[in-house]
Amino acid sequence: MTSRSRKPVGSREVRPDRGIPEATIARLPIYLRALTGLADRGVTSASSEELAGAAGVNSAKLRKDLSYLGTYGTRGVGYEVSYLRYQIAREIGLTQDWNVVIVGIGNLGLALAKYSGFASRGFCVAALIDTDPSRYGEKVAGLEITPLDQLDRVVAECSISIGVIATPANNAQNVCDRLVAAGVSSILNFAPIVLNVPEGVDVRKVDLSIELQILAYHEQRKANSVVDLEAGAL
Amino acid sequence: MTSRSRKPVGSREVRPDRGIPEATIARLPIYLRALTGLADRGVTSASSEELAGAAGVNSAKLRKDLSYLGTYGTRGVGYEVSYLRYQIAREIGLTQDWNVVIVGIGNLGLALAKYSGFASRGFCVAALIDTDPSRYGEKVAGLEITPLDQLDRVVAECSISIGVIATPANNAQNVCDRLVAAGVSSILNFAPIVLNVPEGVDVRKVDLSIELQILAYHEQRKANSVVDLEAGAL
DNA sequence: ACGATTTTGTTAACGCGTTCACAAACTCCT
DNA sequence: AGGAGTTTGTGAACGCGTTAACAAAATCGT
Repeated sequence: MTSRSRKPVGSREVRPDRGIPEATIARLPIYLRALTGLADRGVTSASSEELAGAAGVNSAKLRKDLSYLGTYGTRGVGYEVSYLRYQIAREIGLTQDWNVVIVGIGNLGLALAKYSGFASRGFCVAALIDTDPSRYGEKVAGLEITPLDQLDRVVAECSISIGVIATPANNAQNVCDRLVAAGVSSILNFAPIVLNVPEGVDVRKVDLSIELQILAYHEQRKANSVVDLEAGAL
Repeated sequence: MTSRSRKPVGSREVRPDRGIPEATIARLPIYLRALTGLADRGVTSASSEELAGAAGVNSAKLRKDLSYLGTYGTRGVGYEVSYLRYQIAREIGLTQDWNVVIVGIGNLGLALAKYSGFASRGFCVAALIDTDPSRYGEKVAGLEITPLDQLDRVVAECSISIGVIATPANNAQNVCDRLVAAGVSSILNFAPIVLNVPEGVDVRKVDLSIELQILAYHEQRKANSVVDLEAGAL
């Protein structure tokens, strides 16, 4: 809680920056997407109820989330779509573009490299790294596949702060260490392994098998409860 | 807690099934992975501390999580790796295999279809669906790409209960409705959109852009705090 | 046999996130 | 101008999940 004041655009004091709950942060991108969708359909204003509907949350939660950022709505009216969208984008840090390096150009890395959804949201895939010498120089989505040795150089040259690990599990920790050593401080990990990183480095993981397993658990429970019902009906 | 003594294999009463917290469910697959890793390294027994380390959580949480399943440890000793692994697998529902259909064979769908990590965890990609007629019949990972029209038939024939949506956002809700109509009751959604589903259908979402945006937020904050420190040093 | 040591299972405290409910603030209509 | 109607922002209650702490239960050594 630095008591410093900040003046981003039109003199807002006490900077509501600090202390936004993690759960709220995780929802801001969803609100952003919902707002973009509304803007694309020509909607210029929306109530918390409408926005919440589009984002798949309840309106109280949405209002509370937004209240952490500041008071961007108007009572009795709602939120101006484009204004709120800008404020959320600014809060997340999307007023600048972020350069990303993808390490591991297998099936998944390839798909990520080709995915167009990143660019439209302010993320630019700036480099592709692999360890297989037979693939050095190969061009994917306009970028050359580069050896892992050159990670330091590439990260520095392209000002990369976000790394994506799409290698098999057995390489992931090594690649992670290299990324951290090169100065990357945010990592998105697709390898099914728990990464050890030093203080100050953020890791988010995406594990497809885990998601399927969670679904399987619920699926099994649904199946069991049907069995129970039938048994009970006897 | 229940003063019952232990009967590891036959005759389980009062079924400890109900009421496992969602947060715990989401960690069971991680424990499972950690146990598999230990087993592969020849470890036969592990304490909650060791297991927790391998899973990246603290030991109190691990013990509490496991206590929801039953009492599978031995005080003063720890957990038997293979026994606990089986119990967790059973709880999640991995004693059977699950058939999965992937809808949308673009970059991502292709990568998922080829990904070998599913099979090893009890998930079998049984069908590939796309809407592009020019791709019907194309073989990917030993499976033919099938038209969306045939979803009902395929789901029924292959006993598919889990669907993966890897289409662009604009098709996703339509595909989702079709999946539900065909009898699929668990969906893993990669499309950047909030899906509407009826009661009883579970949806989990994976949104790569959202993950990157969350990282960007923290990255921005780290950068800002550096700036603040420097400013404060003046 | 029994005390020392280890480690689980569980209870209680704590903290975070969600939801409710309502006053404050805005618009619109007469 | 002022009352009726909306909708936000938020304080307070609630519930869930995490963590700490410890008694119960096992092993080991003597």
